Amino acid sequence: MASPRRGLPVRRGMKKPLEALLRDACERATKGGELLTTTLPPLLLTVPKEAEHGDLASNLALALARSEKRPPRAVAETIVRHLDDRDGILASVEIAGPGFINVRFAPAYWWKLLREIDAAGDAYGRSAIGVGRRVQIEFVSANPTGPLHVGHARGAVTGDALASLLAATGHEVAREYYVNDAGNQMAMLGASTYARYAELCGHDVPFPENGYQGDYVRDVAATIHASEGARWMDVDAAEARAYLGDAAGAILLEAIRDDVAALAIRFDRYVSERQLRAEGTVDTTLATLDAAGYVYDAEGARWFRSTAFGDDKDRPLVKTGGEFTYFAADVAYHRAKYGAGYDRIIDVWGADHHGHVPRMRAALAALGLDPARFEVVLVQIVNLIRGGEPVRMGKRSGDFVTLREVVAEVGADATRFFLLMRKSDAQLDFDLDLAKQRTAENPVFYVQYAHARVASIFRAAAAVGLDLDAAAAADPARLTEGEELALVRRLAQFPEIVEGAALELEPHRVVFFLMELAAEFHRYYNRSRILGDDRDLATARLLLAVNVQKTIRAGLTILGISAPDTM
RNA sequence: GCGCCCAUAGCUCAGUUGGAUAGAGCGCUUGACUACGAAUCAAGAGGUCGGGUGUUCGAAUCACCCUGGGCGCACCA
Repeated sequence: MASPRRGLPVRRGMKKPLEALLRDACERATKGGELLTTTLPPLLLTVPKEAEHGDLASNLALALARSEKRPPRAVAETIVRHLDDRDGILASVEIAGPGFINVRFAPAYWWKLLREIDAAGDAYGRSAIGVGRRVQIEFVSANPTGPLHVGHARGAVTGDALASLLAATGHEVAREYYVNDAGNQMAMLGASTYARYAELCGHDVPFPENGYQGDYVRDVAATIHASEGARWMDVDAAEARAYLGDAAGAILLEAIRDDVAALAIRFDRYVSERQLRAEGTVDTTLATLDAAGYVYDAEGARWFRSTAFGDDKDRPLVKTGGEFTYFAADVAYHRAKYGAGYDRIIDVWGADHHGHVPRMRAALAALGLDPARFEVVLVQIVNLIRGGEPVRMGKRSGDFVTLREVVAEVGADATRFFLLMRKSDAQLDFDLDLAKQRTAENPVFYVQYAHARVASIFRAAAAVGLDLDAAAAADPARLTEGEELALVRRLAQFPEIVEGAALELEPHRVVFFLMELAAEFHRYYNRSRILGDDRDLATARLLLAVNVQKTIRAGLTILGISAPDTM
C-alpha cells in the first residue's frame, strides 16, 4: 500500500468558499460597527433537505442573535449586506424562515467543482485529516475455541471498514487480532477435544460439563487423530488435554483466518495472549500497578483498585487459584499498545462487554497512560431473519449460524453491506432472503447496479466513438439541468461524508450516502438520455456519469465491497 | 438493586452534533420499455419522534423522572 502521507489531495469541498465569504462579511460588519461580535461561532453550513432552501444554508445569524441582542433576521440582513461575492460563485442569497441565510451557487461553480472532482482521479474522497496520526484498531479477537458466527462477523466487518475509513483519511492504521489462547476457555477446549479424540480411539472419557458441544470439535479431533493416531491415549491425561487443546486451538485459529479472509479482511498482526504471558508482560504490568499503589490482596485474590478512577467496584487481577484473570492480561496488552506509540487505540467489542470499558480506562489511568487515546466501538447483536422469522440460535448447544455459512449463502459483498447498514450500537436484523435477491429491493445490488450501469453506458458509447478520454475533455458547462447540478452537489459531499464517518467511527454513513447517490443517478438516467444526438452534451454527461461511478466505487472500496462493471 | 445501550410511518432504519413543513427503503395502490441494462423509474397514501416535566428564539436531538426492550455487575473470556 502506498504511503498514506503522500499524494493526498487537499480537500476543497463546496463549503470552504462560502465559509470564507461569510467570515469576510462578518469581519467587515464588525469593523464598520454594525456587528458587536469579534469572535464568530463555529460556522455551520448545512445542505438543506428542501430544494427551495438552496444549496447551502447557514444558521450564523441565529447563533449570533443573542450576543447581538437583535432579532436573527436583522443580523442576517447585516451579514448579507456585507457579502462580497468577488468571484461570482453565488446565484442567489436569501434570508428565510427565522433567519437562515440560504445560498444558491451559480452553475459555473458546480462546473468548476466537477472538474476538480474529475481531476482528483481515484484519490477522490481521500483526505489528509489523519496524516501523521498512527492508529491501532483491534477487532474480532474471538477465542480460537470455535468457528466465527454472525455476531463476530459484524464486529469483523465494522472493524475492517473503520480501518479503511481511517486509512482513507490519511491515518496510518494497524489492524490487530488479540488471540485469547491462554486460560480456562482453552483448557475447556482441550478437555472437550480430548473426550472426542478418546471416542475415536474407542475409549470412554466423560465429556466435560460446559464443554464445547459443537460438531466442529469432533472434526478437529478427527483431524488430529488422522495425523497422529491414538498415541495421546497412552500419555498422562493432563498432558494429552494440554496438547490437544493447543492443537485444536491452532486448527481453529487457522479456520478463523480463512473465515475472515472470505470476507476480504486481513490483519496486520495476531497477538497471542500466551506469548504476552510468557514474555512477562502481564507480570511487569501488575508490578507497575502495584508500585503505583493500586493493587491489594483480599479474599485470597489480588485486586486492582479501579474505584480510585470512578469504576463502581474493584476488579480482580489474580484469581484465588493464582491464575491471572482475563482482565489482567488484557490490561497488559493495552499497555503494550501504548508502548508501541499509537496516537489512537480503538477496540471493537461486542456490546455484552460494555461493562469492561470503565475498568480498562481506570487501569490505563493507573498506569499513567492517557485514557482519552483509548476508544471502544460497541457492536450490538445481529438477528438473522429467514422467511420473515428470526433464525434460532442456541449458543450452549453449539447450534449457531457461522460466518462461513452466511457468506456461502449470500456472498461476501451482501454480508458486508448488510452488516454495515446500521449504526453499530443498534441491534441489526439481517434478512437473508433479501440479501440474496438480485432486485432493486436489495440495497447492495441497487448500489452496485448504478456502478455497472455507468460501465454499460460506456460500452454503448464506444460504439459511437466516445470514451473516457472524450469525457475527460468534455465541457461541463453543457450540464444545465437541475438534476445534473444536484448530482455534482451530491458528489461534492463525498469527502466530508468520509471524514465525518472516520471522525465519528460510523461506517454506516458511507452506506447511506451510496444508496442516496445511486438513487439520484438511477433517477437521472431514467429521465435524461446520456448518449443523445448532441455530441458535446453527451460527452459532458459522460463526464458526470464517470465521476458518479468513480465515487460509488470509492465508497464501496472503503466498505470492502466490490464494484462490478457487469452483473 | 446499580450501571450502560436502545425506543422515529404497518416493517427495517436515517436524521449532518439544537434549526425551517421529521426523511429513505420495504410493503400497499396506480402508472412508464421501438432509446444508453425495466436488476430501473414516476405518482399516491402512511407520524402524538414510547410518555411526562424542564432548559430557550427553536428539542427527535440536551437535562431529570417514568414505561417498555436488550446487555452487564471477579475466580467465563
